[in-house]
Amino acid sequence: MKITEIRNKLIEKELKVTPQRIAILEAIIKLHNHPTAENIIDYIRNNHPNIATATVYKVLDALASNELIKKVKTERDVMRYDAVIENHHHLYCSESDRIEDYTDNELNELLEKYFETKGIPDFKIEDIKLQIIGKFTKTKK
Amino acid sequence: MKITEIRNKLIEKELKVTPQRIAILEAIIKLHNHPTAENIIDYIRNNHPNIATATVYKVLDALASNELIKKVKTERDVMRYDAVIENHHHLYCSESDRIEDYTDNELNELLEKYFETKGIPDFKIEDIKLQIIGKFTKTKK
DNA sequence: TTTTCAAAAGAGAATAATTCTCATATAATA
DNA sequence: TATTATATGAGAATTATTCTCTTTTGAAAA
Ligand SMILES: [Mn+2]
Ligand SMILES: [Mn+2]
Ligand SMILES: [Zn+2]
Ligand SMILES: [Zn+2]
Repeated sequence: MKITEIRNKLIEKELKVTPQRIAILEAIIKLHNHPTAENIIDYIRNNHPNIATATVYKVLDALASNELIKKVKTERDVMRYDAVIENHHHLYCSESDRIEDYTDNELNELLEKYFETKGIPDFKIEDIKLQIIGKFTKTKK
Repeated sequence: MKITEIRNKLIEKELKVTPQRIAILEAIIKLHNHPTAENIIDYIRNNHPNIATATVYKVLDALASNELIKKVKTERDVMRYDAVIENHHHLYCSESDRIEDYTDNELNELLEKYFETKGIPDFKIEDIKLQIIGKFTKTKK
């Protein structure tokens, strides 16, 4: 992902292009696997030592509400962030903080079909996310 | 749910039976719909005005790690608690904090069958939870 | 029933993640 | 290049939760 691409993403969303926003979006993409705000700050401060914590949070919020990133909730008291914005699910390690993406269109269709037929009384579904909890049998590549 | 039943649940798990534990477990059951620690404290303090905040959190932890309640994660920075311990999913309102249970064994079987055949590379599934996000079309009864 | 004591509760301080406030800087536009 | 709305930086504030330490208590043992 080149910086020009990141820049364009921001422009498309009518967000002002700032070095901070570029750095943060770049960091989330590069770090992949759902960094915390702290991970992002640590990573960014190498090249960008003066960025303020509050700025990072504000940028993360702006990016998330403009659908350039997603927030990923965890069992613990830390938000994590995701550069993958297409519909996907998550694999959560039951013994560490590791979170990996799980994209599966066959599954999405299966669920869609299931709920189309079955429906949920008094509820209009907008989105379905799976939290798949378990153990990874290989360490991260 | 009578107090004797609650008492027995605690005894089964070899937890000391204390008025605080009884009150908290009773509160979660009565309040249903996933109260926060604060909701629980407010409710309990009517009959039990001196209970300490830290006690509530410690009891909630003890109950959760003994599988008498479940923790329910949310988008926001507050944990919520669930007296329903059987396997179930959650309906999350996209415009409020309302969370309702969704129990569906047909769905569980469908998913189990799906992943049994398909599998996820390098991952051993232990549990699957759905976060079903949308809008309730009726206000709470 | 009283004694004993590990475990639990209470009080309040501490922590951690996040949000807020407000002065200053800057990107986009004219 | 000047203008201005918006973003950033700095640090304080907030919020949910956890910790530390002292006192109390439930329940097993005597
Ligand atoms: Mn649940
Ligand atoms: Mn917090
Ligand atoms: Zn993801
Ligand atoms: Zn539930």
